[in-house]
Amino acid sequence: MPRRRASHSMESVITEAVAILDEAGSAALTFRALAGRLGGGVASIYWYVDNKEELLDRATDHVIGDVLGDIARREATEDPIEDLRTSAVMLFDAVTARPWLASYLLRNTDLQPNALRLYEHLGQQVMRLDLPPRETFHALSAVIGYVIGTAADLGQQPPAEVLEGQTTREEYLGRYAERWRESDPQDYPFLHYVVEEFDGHQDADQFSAGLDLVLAGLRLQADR
Amino acid sequence: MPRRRASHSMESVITEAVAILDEAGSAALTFRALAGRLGGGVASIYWYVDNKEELLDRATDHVIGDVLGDIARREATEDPIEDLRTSAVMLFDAVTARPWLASYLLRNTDLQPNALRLYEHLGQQVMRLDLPPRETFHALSAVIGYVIGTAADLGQQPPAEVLEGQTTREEYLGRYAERWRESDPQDYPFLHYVVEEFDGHQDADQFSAGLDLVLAGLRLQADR
DNA sequence: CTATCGTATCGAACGTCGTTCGGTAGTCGA
DNA sequence: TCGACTACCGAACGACGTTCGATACGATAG
Repeated sequence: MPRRRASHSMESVITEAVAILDEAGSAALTFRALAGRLGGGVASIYWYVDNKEELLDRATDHVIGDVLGDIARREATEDPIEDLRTSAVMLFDAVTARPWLASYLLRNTDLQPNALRLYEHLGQQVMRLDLPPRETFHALSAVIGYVIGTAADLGQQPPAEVLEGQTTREEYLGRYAERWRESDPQDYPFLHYVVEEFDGHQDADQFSAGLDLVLAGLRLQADR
Repeated sequence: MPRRRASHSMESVITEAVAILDEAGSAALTFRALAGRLGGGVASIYWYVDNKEELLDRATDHVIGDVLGDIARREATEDPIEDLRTSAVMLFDAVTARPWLASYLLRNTDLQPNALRLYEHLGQQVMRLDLPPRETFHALSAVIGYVIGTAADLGQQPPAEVLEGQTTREEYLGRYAERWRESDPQDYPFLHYVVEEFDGHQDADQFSAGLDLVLAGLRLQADR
């Protein structure tokens, strides 16, 4: 009795693609790996997606849909900036949990409707500040630029050793800090001034402090 | 008479790699293309770099060296934040002029000493605000996160049509704006509120306005 | 001038990737 | 029972990063 042909669906294709990205990072997502996971042939995937770019766009938008759901579910407070802050932190957390997200999220394409909805949602919170269109547009651009940019930066994959559990993040950071300490204090006064902060810092704290800076600037503008 | 063997150097390898990246984008930088340009064989390049990652790191650091030179050459004013602003704008301009820079700059590695020097240079300007180490560290992280993140976002390669000169950036932006206008104003009030600002906007203005927000927040903190 | 040796170069091959093509199994209405 | 349409897939293609062993070159020593 011959083996039955496999049967896929857009849903399963995207779900499994996301699973691979989450488990093994963006380099591991190949059509062959995905086909293997789906128990089918490589070419079958091309019935659902035109190319890898579209696969990544759909995978990205799929998880952004979830993030948007979480964000939108939260009730609004009376302070728009506080709401914006909450949303920004949630977005940041989602991106650092999935380092592969950042790079593809930067590509605003037609194939990412949920990204557009998220943009709209954040924009509505900025609108409540009653700034003119120009300032409103710029304010949201600044916040999103900061969030995505910082997440992309901080969310980079640490070297393989950390991933494989041979080294902790703290040791990795500590070795970097050590190199800072060994540099010439004459040439690198700043590195020495902040090295103790750098060593053992938490990415989330760093992000949060910077976000406060952006939002403080925004509040200043809104109150003017 | 047999053709002579080609003769390379680290300098020429990196210079030509940067030339390819500038002329045709990061997808065009292959070992074969680079070898062809150098008039030699593919394997020769491996005598200078261990792998493609190192090639990209060296290329990135090479141009960051130039950027750092330009930035450091400017004289300091009496206002640290104004100096920081000037440096940030110069860095932003450099990255948007070379969209491929952003992605590789995010990867803080040992092989990018100039990136570390740039970090130090910007840090020294923040130090002049006399904030404690923790706040100083966070402030620089925020500024850099914003600059690189926004540059990476805005500096994305537009679709092929624009690159090939078949469409102008304005038309491309306009078509996007058109889609915003066609969306339901009930569901997308924000898009409609800012669409006129979006249509025909200049990336540099958008960046500059957002940077002002961040720096206003920083100034607020410094004056406290 | 010749022999030697480390340096630098290169042709050819390997395995993997995204993508394409032609064909075929499965399903369903007529 | 029969086509026709949908969904699937094996096999191949060209391009990529990378490796290996061979070899040309330039400097040095005899």
